Amino acid sequence: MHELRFEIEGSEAAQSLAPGSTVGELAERALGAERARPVIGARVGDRVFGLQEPLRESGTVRFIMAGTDEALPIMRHSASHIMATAVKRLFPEARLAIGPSIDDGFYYDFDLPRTLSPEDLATIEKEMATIVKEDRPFEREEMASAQALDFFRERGESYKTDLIERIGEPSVSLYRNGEFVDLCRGPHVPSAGRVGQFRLLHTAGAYWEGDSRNRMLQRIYGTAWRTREEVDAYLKRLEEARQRDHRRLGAQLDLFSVQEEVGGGLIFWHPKGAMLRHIIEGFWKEEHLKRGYQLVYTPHIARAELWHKTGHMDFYRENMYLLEIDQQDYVLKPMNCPGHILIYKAKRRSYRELPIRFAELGTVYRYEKSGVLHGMMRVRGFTQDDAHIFCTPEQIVDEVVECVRFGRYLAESFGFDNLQVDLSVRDPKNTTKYAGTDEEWRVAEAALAEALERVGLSYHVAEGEAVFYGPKIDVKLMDALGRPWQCTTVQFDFNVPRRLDVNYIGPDGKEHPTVMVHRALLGSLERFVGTLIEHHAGDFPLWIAPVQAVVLTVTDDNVPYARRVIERLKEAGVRAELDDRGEKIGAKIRDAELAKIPYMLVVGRREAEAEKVAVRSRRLGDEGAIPLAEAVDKIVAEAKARR
RNA sequence: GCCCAAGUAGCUCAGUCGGUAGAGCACAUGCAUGGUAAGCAUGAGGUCACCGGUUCAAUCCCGGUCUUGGGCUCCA
Repeated sequence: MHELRFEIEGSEAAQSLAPGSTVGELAERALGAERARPVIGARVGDRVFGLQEPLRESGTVRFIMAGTDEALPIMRHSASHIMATAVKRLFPEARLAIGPSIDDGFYYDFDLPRTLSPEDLATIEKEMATIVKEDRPFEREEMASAQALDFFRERGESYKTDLIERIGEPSVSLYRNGEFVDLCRGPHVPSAGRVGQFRLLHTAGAYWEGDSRNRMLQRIYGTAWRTREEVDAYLKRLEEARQRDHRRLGAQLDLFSVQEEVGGGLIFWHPKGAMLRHIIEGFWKEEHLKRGYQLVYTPHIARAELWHKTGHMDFYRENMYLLEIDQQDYVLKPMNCPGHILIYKAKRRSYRELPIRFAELGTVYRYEKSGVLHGMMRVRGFTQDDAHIFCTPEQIVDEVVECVRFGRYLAESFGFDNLQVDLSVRDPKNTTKYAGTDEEWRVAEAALAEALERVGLSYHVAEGEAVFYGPKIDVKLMDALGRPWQCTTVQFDFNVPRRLDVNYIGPDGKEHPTVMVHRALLGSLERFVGTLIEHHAGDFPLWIAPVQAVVLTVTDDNVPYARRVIERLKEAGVRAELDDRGEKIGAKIRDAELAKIPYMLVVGRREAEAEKVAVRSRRLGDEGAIPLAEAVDKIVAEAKARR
């Protein structure tokens, strides 16, 4: 048998080893026993191996050293095994499901005879510390699947036997640490003492295989890092994220509320939140008109017949609010597309008119299960910044390119420059569950990919993530806790235009099917504003701040002058408020800081006499007194620059 | 919808091992006119989520319901 050959990154000498040698052996050979000690695993090609794993193919090797970022997922995965070991010691009847590493930590799902309390977490954590101290090695073992099935069946681990059957390989790997054995692909740290520092966070319910028809398991979440300091820093980050949670800031800054007696998922926009929305909507409309969109409005309810035609009554019924009026069924609209199509179809359309771009800030209602509602991010009534572009097949790519550019421009205007872009395409293995022909899908998917290339955005192809009626581009923004929320979506729809018979008259005088691109750039105003609140931690850029400046009087004597200052600001289009309460200046400043108002203009006797204001900005603090006219110009200029 | 946890003043929270409750902030009134992150005093404000049960007595114990939060699934 041939020896395997390994190029080692950062080293001249290549190594030859017999097939089946482990990464650990390779490390010792390449680096010597001493320098190999901090090695935790290795990356060979695009796969990560643990030290215990045998190598079967030649390749270029990069060793993963303890203390590097690459070592973290391995440590976290081992931490989940150690947690499972502890749970098994405390609850021998526990059955194991799965326990992977995730961003920032790990979890493990258990089927337990009783529910876990927060005190149990402390006990489990203590037991984990003991296991770490025992510092026993993680040993890897390969077993024929048939034998592994017997092994786990004997132990009553029914989830593991399910997994082995689902994997369907002739053999599987097991990892052993002390008395604990688990079906596992690895990799793991060499021994339990090397998992680093961890902390169990909370428990949650989770269905086996994520399917609500299956049994509910108990999931324990934990976080794991290299050092105690990193764990503390992570916990602090969680706390900071909690502080900028849009629900908390929404109440603090008096932006919006959800009222129990009205129901969950329905947003009340308070004056300041409404101002924020008003500014966003104004900007949005202007930008759309600049780009050749036409604004439309469509009714909130429509006879159910329409929704039968579109297929929604069949495919979307459980998400729709149905009404009965005069013994006729009506639907509260869950989408704007049919309305826009009806406007399109109100007359014959010529190819000369295309593309037609209808845009609407359309409020829709969708029934969502109560458990998924979340502040403004996931609601039952929301306003989409919706548009439908009707065009010919030749125009698709240009239109999509413009949509993507436009979406990026809007996101950047509001201060988002880190976008996560997905191209969601059909599942190539199961093309039957999609509407439309193969040719349509090929053209549409290629058009979306080409558009992304042309715009120069890097993206991730998500196979099988397309909706049944067409492929789509999704752009996600992250919330305070790093959860992604879809905002921009650009999608093709093969279904509704065909069902509603949408067409145009071509140069040949014949009818041709019109292609429809559906897009929302901000997504929904609710979700977008929620994300915006968290992104800026409520500290909005001047141009969208609901209150841009507050005038603070030092004493009651300054009120008449302060009123004149306010007038001047308002004339210049600055959103300004007057704080003439009988409080000391320090208290007024504190309140304005807490309200996150960008500019505080302090007026006392000195300013009134010289027609000045003392500017204090949230960013820079006390900037000293300048002439009133100059201050107004400064604020206006900054707002105009959208900084 | 499902699993777990939590619901006490407008907000943030304490408390009662069963004898109908308290702080800070906010609010109101009065005093104070204070120059860059909290001036002082007084006052008002509660069906302790809701419905049952146990008990001489329930905010507290038990059961159910509703709501909220963390997850699972789904989506803008």
